Amino acid sequence: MNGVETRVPPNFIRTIVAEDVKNGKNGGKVLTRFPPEPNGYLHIGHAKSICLNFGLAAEFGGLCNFRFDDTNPGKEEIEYVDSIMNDVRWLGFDWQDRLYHASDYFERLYQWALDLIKGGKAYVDSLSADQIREYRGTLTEPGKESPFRNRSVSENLDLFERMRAGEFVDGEHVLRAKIDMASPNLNLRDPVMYRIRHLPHWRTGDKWCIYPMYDYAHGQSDALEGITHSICTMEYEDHRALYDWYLDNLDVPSRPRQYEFARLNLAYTVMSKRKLLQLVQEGYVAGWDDPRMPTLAGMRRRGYPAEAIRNFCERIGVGKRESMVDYGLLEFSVREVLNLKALRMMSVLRPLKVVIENYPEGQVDQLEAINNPEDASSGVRSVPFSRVLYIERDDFMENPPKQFFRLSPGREVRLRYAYFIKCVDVVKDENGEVTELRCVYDPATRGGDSPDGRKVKATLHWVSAAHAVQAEIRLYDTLLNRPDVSDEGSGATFRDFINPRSLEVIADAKLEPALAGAPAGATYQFERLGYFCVDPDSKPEKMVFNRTVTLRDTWAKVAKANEIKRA
RNA sequence: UGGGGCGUCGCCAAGCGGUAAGGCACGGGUCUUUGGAUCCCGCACUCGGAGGUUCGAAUCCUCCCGCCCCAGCCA
Repeated sequence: MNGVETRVPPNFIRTIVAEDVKNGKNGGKVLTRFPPEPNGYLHIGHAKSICLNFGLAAEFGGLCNFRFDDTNPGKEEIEYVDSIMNDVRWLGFDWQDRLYHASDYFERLYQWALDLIKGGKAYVDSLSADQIREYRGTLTEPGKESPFRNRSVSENLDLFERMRAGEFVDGEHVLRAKIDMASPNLNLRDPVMYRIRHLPHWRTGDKWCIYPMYDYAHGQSDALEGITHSICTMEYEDHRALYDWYLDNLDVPSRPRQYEFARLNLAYTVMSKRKLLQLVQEGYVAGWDDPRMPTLAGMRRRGYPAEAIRNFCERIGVGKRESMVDYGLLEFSVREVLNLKALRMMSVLRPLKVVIENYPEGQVDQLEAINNPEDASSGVRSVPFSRVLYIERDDFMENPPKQFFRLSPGREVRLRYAYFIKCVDVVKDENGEVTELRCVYDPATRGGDSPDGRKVKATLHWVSAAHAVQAEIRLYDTLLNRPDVSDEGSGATFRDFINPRSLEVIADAKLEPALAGAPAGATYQFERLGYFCVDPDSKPEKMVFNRTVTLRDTWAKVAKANEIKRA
């Protein structure tokens, strides 16, 4: 175990935890938690938090709890509960038997509220929501105290008990902490602890009609579980004083500390649950698991391996500054793991018919192809070759520019694992569109090498027409057409920047026969094109693939540069 | 303009008084039956700016500039 460094890059939170462990704080123990509210699907930003919390625990011999922060029944749904647990497991983390809920603590929280009331540190306020807002003051002016602020302990106790008993309608009263209406930190201007909500809760049913606010529930939940490091995002920084106030004024069993880090922003997409919900509800995408979504469900369906997402989260680091991460880094992480694991196959997305004139009609050759050059243990397969084939339309140009190495009239190229072929004629339709290529092959080059040492500059993928499997292929582009949509401004919303071409469907691609019947989720590299996976919509009689990510394409760069030069 | 944060390469990000890690991207080369992968090489005399302290400053001090968050009975 020496020398082989667990390559976790340093970050300020890790430094704090390491220091605490070294100093024997919390008995040298580390207990973190991942506390989602079940009000939407998890996205790649949550993955950053999950990796941080579970990763820290693992690194320092501690544990990470899973806790649903279910304090607001109006927004929470079972569908989200299920998807969240499923996604965390898929990402590769295990909370064993440590599944908790803020709602597990409702009774305890209620008793603590009673303690605060008895200590004169909380009161029932009967101002309306609007009035409370007015009384709160502004960023630059102090607030005013509510006329109900000095109710007696017994009156507060009576009112609060009746709030719980259901004697009041929603909004009639709230319980507030009595702190400081003039605090420069607005969170301390008598924050609401409980509100009345006559709504069934997915776990507690009709038992409660008052629900604790996040601020009142979170720290105590942490304390109850013995959390040592409570890690959240930067927008909670101003809440830390309140987090501490509750813990300091209540008889809690442990003393957790809150630390904040910057949330992830990824270029060309959005991360807020509100916006993701809009994309789903307004039909811009097919659902939370649409492969274009930055949700874990979407990325999984897209074919992104969990390992790639974990690696990505490690690469981006953890800091306090607001940042915008290149989408390219995620794609790099995806290719990196797929390159090692994905079996190679040949598929033609945009078929161009090729007839090998000197290849006997009806003859079929079985050629040996390597399944994965990165992994010798994955072996070989055979691929049928015959007189009529398909190649990629992009692999032929009648009048090729200098740097184009692929097929063109009179030029010889290699068909991967098969033969050298030379284009001898081009067949066009009445519109001048190329419909077919007539070629000849060199039987001596079987397998792809010429015994006379002849070289070709390009190797093309191909599929035998008679053996091809038809498939629908879904190609994806970025959800948004600009990297950063946060500055919406001047009346625009992120909807105005939704990429109308984020999905392209190819109805009749031609796949090599080995792909027939591949199960949903199976991932392949289609040689020279990219990584593709079988979509859950796929059926044996009508296969559907998603393009996970393209291969790095230096030719595309050259072609684009030429285009710019020409324009 | 009250309070809380943050400013190091195109994008992330180490660094914490001893003379700018790393990754992605990018450029060049090697190799190649994927214009993939691999492997080499290059890529911040400078850390938002200006002063100051010091033998020595991205790191300490002062002032200035810029960006983000907070006025839910959301989390």
